[in-house]
Amino acid sequence: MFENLDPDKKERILNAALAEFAHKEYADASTNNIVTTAQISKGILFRYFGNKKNLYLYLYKYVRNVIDNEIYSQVDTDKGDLIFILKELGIRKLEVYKRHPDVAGFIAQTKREKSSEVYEDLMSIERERSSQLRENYLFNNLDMTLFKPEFRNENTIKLIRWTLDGCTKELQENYKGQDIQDPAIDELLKDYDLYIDIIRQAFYCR
Amino acid sequence: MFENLDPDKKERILNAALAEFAHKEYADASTNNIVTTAQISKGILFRYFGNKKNLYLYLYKYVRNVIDNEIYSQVDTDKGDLIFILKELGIRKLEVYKRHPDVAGFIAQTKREKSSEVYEDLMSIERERSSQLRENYLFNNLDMTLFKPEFRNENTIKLIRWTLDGCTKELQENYKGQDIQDPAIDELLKDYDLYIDIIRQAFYCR
DNA sequence: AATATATTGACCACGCTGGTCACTGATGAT
DNA sequence: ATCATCAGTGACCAGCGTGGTCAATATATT
Repeated sequence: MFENLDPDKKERILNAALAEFAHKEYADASTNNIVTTAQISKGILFRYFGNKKNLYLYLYKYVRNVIDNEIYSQVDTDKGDLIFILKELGIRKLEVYKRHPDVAGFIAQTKREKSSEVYEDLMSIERERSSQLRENYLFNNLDMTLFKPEFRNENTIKLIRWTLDGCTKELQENYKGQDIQDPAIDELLKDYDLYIDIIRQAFYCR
Repeated sequence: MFENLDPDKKERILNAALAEFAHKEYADASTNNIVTTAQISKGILFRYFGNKKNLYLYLYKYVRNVIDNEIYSQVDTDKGDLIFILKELGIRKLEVYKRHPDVAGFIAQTKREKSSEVYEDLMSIERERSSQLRENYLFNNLDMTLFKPEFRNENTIKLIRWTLDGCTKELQENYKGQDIQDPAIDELLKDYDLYIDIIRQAFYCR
């Protein structure tokens, strides 16, 4: 049904729903807003998903899949190189955010969600999600000898992760809204490399 | 009227309103929710503030004042020591968030606000706010000789700011919700110092 | 006791909600 | 040309939560 829809339309619906659920809790999000921004009729949305709850949960599973398949499982952890891993992660994230700008906001919102209507289901989807292991595994087999001796500790790792999160977030803000020309994104990735190099200089052996 | 209220009650109302406006846009925020969490009657809220819009704008001015007076103007910039400045900023922020946990969320929400009902007024309050100059000024007269030679550039400054923002945010999350015992906050500030030291080691001359 | 002031919460008209369904338009088979 | 099938529309529904009011009550002051 919904799955084999014209891809343009499909993406319009997904993104409209993501935008609505990204900044509002489940109960406050409006299906009317979704259909208007997606430029479809109310009826067809409910034919596709049955009801609001199904749409919401479909969206959550969809987004989790995208994140797991296109971000986490694509990162090469063999060398245990923290900065390399974070760089790869950042690039993949930027690519996903380009297609779905509100993915991060939506996930953040689901973490705050307490509505009894969907809370349980969110939890059980989360329980079944196997690759969340990988999300943590990424940072469990790091080669600490890459760091200067004084930085071979957990706190430094946390700190570097915050730094690159901040960087990714900033870069995402920069091209949110504007039409992403491929040259523009290359520009962004150059900036990204620049910050990565500073961190490498600061914390890695020379 | 509202100003010379029993301080407990005053704070209950302010925090209830902050909590409601922090995660919902103006139009979606409910005065009913505010009065219930503040444990006051609907009537008295509207006697104090007249209407929703006045409450919202009062809150914005109040929060801006708190931020300007208790955070930005308290920081000693004389030495031009970036890391010292950021550390001071972080501590002040944590102290304000202790009294008003939703200040940061509320300010973030106002930046997204597009409701025509309040947008103009927010803008004009912002225009009159003189100390917003200081907010930037903090980082305009830095002593770059404190940094190792290879880090004397704008990008490093941005990067360090992101890092400590991330750190502050993390620490705030840690004691959000839980009752803040003074020993617990000392514990937190120790952690804070720990991260600050790492950054100093990494970027400052030895 | 009398007056003034602070506070309550039931009440209102109204707008928006999730969801439905009789209808339309398009496609393709005969 | 006729019909059957089915994707898609949007006016419509009962119900709920909205910002705001105000007569009634509790409290403080004289």
